[in-house]
Amino acid sequence: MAKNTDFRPTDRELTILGILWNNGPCTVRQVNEIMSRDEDTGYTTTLKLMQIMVEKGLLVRDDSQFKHVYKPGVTQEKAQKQLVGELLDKAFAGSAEKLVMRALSAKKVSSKELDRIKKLIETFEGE
Amino acid sequence: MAKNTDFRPTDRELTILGILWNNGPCTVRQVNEIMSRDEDTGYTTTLKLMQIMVEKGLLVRDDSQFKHVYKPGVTQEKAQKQLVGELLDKAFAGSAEKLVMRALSAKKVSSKELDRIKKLIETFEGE
DNA sequence: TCAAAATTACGAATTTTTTCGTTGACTTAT
DNA sequence: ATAAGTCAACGAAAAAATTCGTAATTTTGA
Repeated sequence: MAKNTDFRPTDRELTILGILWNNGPCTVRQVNEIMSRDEDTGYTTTLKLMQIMVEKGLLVRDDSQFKHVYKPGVTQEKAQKQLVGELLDKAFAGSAEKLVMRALSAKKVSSKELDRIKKLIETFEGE
Repeated sequence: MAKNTDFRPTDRELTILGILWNNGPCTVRQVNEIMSRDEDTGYTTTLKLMQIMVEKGLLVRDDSQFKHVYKPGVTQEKAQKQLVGELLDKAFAGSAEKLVMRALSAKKVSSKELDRIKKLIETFEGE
């Protein structure tokens, strides 16, 4: 019964999920176009990927129209939680501190955001 | 020539790398035993995985002794950087803030660590 | 209505990942 | 020295992920 908590998308699958989280429900063509910016991918390849993801429950399809519309089948929150947890274990030996450090150096973060993060930390400290 | 910067370990491969980062150089048996705590894996399966990882440059092997000893072929730092960057893009729409938030909720972090993270943030703010 | 265009369905092929059985080489203890 | 145990090499197979050609379906526009 580890089924419910298990979420192990492949690289490609996570890319597609990310596109849907960022852009809202999309057709295959839309996803394919966005994905092809980085890496050239044939239309039918993307289609097939998304069809399989539906089978796996990673996507939900609305096929009431000719152009089927796909949306995520897992919440971004759940996915984030799982993925961060795994990364934490495997690449950071469980140290959230190290992960935060890398996250902050990986990308320029505005001082407004930094402030919000500090506030967040303070709420954690208050426990 | 994206080869040099490319680091895309499979799930299994990252698990093995993590074991080596945490425990230092290991024999196949040692890795296999640690890995089998979570998921039963045959000895030769682990061996084969590690041999292939050597071919890919993910591991380095010292075969001067009968029991070959393996160590990581990529630094943990490089791997962390790459993996966090990718996760940031794909699952967090590039928002380091969100990622930090999830990291902090994913795991109990000591107040000592929280303090260090705050200090870290302050150094970022001073730029 | 009919042809062209866009889309989905299907299935096969390819590639990559994962698993493991078998063999032969080396080590250890007797 | 030899038997028992440990290990690496190898290859094959199974499983999973990825790619794409082709056919069928639906829509659109002339």
